[in-house]
Amino acid sequence: MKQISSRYTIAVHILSFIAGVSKECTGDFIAESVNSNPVIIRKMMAMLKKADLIEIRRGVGGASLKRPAEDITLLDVYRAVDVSADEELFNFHQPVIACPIGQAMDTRLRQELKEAQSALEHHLKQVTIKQLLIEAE
Amino acid sequence: MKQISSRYTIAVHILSFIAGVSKECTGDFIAESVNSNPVIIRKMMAMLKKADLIEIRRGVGGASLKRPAEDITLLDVYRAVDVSADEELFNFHQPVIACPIGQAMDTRLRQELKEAQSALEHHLKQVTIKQLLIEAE
DNA sequence: CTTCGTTGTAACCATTTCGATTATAACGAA
DNA sequence: TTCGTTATAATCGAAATGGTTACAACGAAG
Repeated sequence: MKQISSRYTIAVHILSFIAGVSKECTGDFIAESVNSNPVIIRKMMAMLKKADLIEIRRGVGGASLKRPAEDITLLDVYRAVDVSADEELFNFHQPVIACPIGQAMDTRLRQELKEAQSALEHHLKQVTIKQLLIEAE
Repeated sequence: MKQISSRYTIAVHILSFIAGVSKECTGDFIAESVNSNPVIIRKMMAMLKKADLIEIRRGVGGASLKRPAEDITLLDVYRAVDVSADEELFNFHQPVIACPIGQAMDTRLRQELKEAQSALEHHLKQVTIKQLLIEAE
């Protein structure tokens, strides 16, 4: 089954670089470190910018965080990168709900999966970019 | 971003039908209820059979559970359907880890994401097929 | 032992997503 | 104005998804 796109971990890497590396963080520099393509990195950075997590300067500057690293959680990144329309982790195939039993079951299943997703997100919320860096020092 | 395939919820539906519907559960019958294709349903049923969750008879029979509905959790179904090689929810893009800082950060990130996935799976483990049916009665 | 209903597969197909790449326009500061 | 960089469009191949047709194989009922 499909995994959550590597774009997510790339985004975390990008933020960590910006937060932890003193050198100027341009798309090309990060791309090299993350072993990806500059254009992809820039697209990701555009998403992070849109989510108001980073600030980007053209030309010489490089990027910088808009919030302190201890205020950015893995969930923030998850939401910033998650471009799915409804932010639902589980994709539901729409069943023909002829009988009320099937319908009730479907409702209950949706509820449980939503809670399972919440459990995942709750954990992501506990971890900040800063923590990832601290661990690295 | 990509969602978890609807195959998963389809599989849950299949099991619920087998567990809760007295009528003979053939691929065609389920396909109609789930609003999908008989072949797809049969493929899913083959997976569930491979995971030893159901028993299938050709011809007249229909399928039946190999375990009582209260002993089948949503996590069992998740594992049965999850065909990814390593069963990792998060897909990691392999970074070039030139500096030890990046490497430590990467290690820590993997650990956290693994725990987040565990949180999700732990919740799935709490819910059984039987519970979905009970709610529907 | 033949027939019928169903499963088990293989072979396609269209669509979408993913990650990557090239090319070019636009911007900001030196 | 120039240079370094961002922003973005267009394209690409590979893989996954969901669907469909076709047909072989099996099990039980007759």
